[in-house]
Amino acid sequence: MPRDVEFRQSNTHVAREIAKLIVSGTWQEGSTLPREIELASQFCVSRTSIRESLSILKAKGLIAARQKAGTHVRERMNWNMLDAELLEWTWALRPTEEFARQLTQVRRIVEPEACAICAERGSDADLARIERAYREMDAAGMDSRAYSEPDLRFHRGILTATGNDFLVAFGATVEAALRMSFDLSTLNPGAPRKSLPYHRAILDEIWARNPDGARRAMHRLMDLTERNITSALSRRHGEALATADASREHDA
Amino acid sequence: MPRDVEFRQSNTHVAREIAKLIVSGTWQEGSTLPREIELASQFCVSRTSIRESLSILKAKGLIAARQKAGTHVRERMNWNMLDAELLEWTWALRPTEEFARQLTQVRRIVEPEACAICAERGSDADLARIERAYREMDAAGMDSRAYSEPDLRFHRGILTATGNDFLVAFGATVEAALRMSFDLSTLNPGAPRKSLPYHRAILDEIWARNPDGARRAMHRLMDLTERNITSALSRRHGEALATADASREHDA
DNA sequence: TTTGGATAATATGACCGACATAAAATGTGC
DNA sequence: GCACATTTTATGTCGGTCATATTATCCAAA
Repeated sequence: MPRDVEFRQSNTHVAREIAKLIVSGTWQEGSTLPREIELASQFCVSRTSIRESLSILKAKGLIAARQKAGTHVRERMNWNMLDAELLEWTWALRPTEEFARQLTQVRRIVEPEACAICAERGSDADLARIERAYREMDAAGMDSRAYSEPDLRFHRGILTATGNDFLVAFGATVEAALRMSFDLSTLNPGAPRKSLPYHRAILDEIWARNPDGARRAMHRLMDLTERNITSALSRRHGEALATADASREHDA
Repeated sequence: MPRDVEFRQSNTHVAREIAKLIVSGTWQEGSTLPREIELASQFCVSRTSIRESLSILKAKGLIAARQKAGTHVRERMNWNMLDAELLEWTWALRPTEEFARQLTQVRRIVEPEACAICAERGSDADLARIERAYREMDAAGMDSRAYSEPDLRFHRGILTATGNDFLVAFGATVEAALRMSFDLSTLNPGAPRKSLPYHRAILDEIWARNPDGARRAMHRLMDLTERNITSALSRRHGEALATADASREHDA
């Protein structure tokens, strides 16, 4: 049940709050949401704002509305899990091992192939951009915050270099994965930095225009990432993160 | 410039119309949209409806708004091209060869791997569901409309069987690809049906719980799909489709 | 009792006008 | 020419009204 704290915020936040109730399972698949007028009073905003919030969630496939019948939660199958915000909301609310496993699995499928395409067809300008990101990662030292930002640009650079808009869109998923890694790095400081030589290897293979080598190099990085994540998750059983997140939520 | 025909329709249609102006490049990346009040008069709807439409496009990453500064088109890099509706809009408005090429490329990356995972970890119930879809494809005969619907369920079934929510979400992309194939099948009737034995081969490998074989079988289907699409596109240079779409648009 | 059709109730969909807010544009004093 | 106050303006939020579709109800005829 949503706490009716003061929500004098933009409807984006309202959408986020409602999304969290759905993602967390408080409002299950197939169930009907409270009426718009009730949501408005619960979240202390006008019905107009609620409607804009709901239209955001509709756009992401979370809910559907029919006149008179009401608004209901769609089945997970229709949720656009590859959406940037939905990814963020899901991990922020439920940093589960299952989520981490699936995210790593899909990265392992996409990124090595993207890397091979990048090596084959990426322009020199694309590669120079990736190289630049690598150098900033190197310069970041042990500060995992400063490290993760160029890290994302490194991976996005590869996706962009493929020239495939769908692979570019996959950058949102990679971003979620790196945010996840960053959150977990508090449990294992310095772990991110260990990925640097793996990135160097990828870069070398790309510069060498060697698709197979690039694919393998990216695959090795994915292996490392998976090991880091599973070890971090097993260290603290995930519950610690959930409470940390809850307290972070509290001060909003 | 948007024709101010009567748009007394749901704001979903307004969102679609605006999205098409963006996707088509009429409103380019970085450019500022007309003010909400002007959009309202152009599309003959209230500002409220325009705002709901814009919030849909915001949710899909197409636009962003800042108070006073206005609403602007975000760079393509931020568009969520893996979104079901955006995929539909893009192909409906610009059925380009480039779109087809990229879509096929990303399918080739994801689906064979998903197929391997399905063979390894899919439940018998999952496989039975895929088998059922196959039989309906078989029963559809030469009717490509009746064929394409279970075809989609076949591919979605494989993605679902992986148990990976992100791969399930990729079903939207597969759906767009199959709709594309269906549209192109008017240029080459009977072509879809040729894929049936390839689907049979995939099914056999999955039942045999043979991941490598399943991966290869799906890869062969992707090869066939790519050949079909490129031949259909080279037959009529794509312009024919654009006009067909324009006329289909006209009677709305 | 059941069934079929008219009727009422109701939740989403659309619209309007007004005000709040933030940031860009402008003006003013130095 | 520059820093600061003021105005302007486009989005953000609000409350209310009416429209529309669909469910739910009720009544009458078979």
